[in-house]
Amino acid sequence: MRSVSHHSIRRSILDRIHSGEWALGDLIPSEASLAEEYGCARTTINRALQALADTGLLVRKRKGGTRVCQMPVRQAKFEIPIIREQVEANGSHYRHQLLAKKVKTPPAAIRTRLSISPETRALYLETIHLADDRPYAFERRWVNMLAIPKVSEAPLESLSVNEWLVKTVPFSSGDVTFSAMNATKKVAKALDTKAETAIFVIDRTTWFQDEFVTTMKLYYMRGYQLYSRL
Amino acid sequence: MRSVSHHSIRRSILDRIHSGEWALGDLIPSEASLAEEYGCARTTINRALQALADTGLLVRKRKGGTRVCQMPVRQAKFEIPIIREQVEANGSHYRHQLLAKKVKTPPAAIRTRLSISPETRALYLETIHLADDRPYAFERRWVNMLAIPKVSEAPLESLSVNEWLVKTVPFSSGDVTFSAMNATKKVAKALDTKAETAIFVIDRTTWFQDEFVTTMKLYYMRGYQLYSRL
DNA sequence: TAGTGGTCTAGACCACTCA
DNA sequence: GAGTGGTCTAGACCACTAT
Repeated sequence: MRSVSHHSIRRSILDRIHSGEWALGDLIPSEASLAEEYGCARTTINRALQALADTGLLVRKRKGGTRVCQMPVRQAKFEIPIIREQVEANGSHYRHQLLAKKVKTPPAAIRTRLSISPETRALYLETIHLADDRPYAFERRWVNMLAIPKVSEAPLESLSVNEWLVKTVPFSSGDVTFSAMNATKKVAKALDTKAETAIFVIDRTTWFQDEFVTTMKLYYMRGYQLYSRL
Repeated sequence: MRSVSHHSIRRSILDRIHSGEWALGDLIPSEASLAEEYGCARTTINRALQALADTGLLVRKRKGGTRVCQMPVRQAKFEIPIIREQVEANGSHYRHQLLAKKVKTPPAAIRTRLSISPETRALYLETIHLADDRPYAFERRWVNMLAIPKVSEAPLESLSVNEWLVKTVPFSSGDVTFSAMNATKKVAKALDTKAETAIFVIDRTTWFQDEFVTTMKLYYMRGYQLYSRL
């Protein structure tokens, strides 16, 4: 390891902010000055500062220089779990069961969300994910058959829809929403719990090349937690 | 803009994965080959590939080369909200009220979590955050007075504890947990809702230079959602 | 207009790890 | 041992923007 790596510089800059040498909102020296101070190339300083800017700690502007962020917004990176791996990571046996599979016209709310026309039909799926044969998560999903025509022939009994989709349309964009809800009777029954139990819900919509692929809601068993380090 | 920037290469590589040229788990060409193919320096290729590896799309190993990730784990970056900003972003008026402020010995669960000794006392705070004078979130917090001695003199009536802490110990590490729970009577009362209502909970513990600073639970009003793009 | 960050290059050496 | 990614350098030009 060289004595001046972009890692060590990153740490050093962090320390200098921690120590109060540069306070919130302060302008810190230019890349050129820092390069001279640390005795390294500007490129190396640039890399360290960019990394810190990525985490939201620094704000950088051409000509304006680099400032310590006034109100550092804390960011957390979560891994959207793949249920099978999550279950197996806990040493449990994973299994899932397809509860429903129908082609029908989605309700208006779903249609709006997916920007599909009123007469378009979509595939509706309900799946229960089991850990050691006990309910782990209940999944309700709509799949756009126009975008993914092959889905109706997929072996959904052996492979979960999610895994099939990951393998088939692996790279896509989308959004996620986390929320809490009281279990409806249907969800409670699927998860083998009482109605009104607080359920952690992940709502996820996926797009591929500007075309809607799928939207789903995952209702997790009671007590589920999503964890991340800051 | 140069014709070959690391951005354009990043996009190009993405496209080639999308198109199926490189499938899940495939080895992609080495940096040197790609540099030749794109007619740019290896550094530029490196930058593009590192960015893709950061998002979890590629897996890179020295000598092993670069592969398309077998099971791309979706990552979502969330901004841990600052309540005041969140409320004001919705065009509402923010206000908060300190409901309790006591120095006492934390329960065992909290002590364990914070690795403090059984006889150590800590500051306990309860705050209600209001949007247009209606409950938005209820906060219960423990603050380590040894780490942050000045907290007992802080003007907590005018500034929320959170804001005071951000200004005072701005940069720290920590962890976050999201979960759902049925409102206890106390929480329900604070949020002016019925007991058993499903509540979205953010549990957050903060450290500064290996010393525990604070741990808190935020109970959000009914219907709260946390959103992120993938 | 001048100063700052953004980026590319060409070359180099190193660290890791697969065979 | 050899091939791959990880990183640093020195220099260059450019894009943006505060003044």
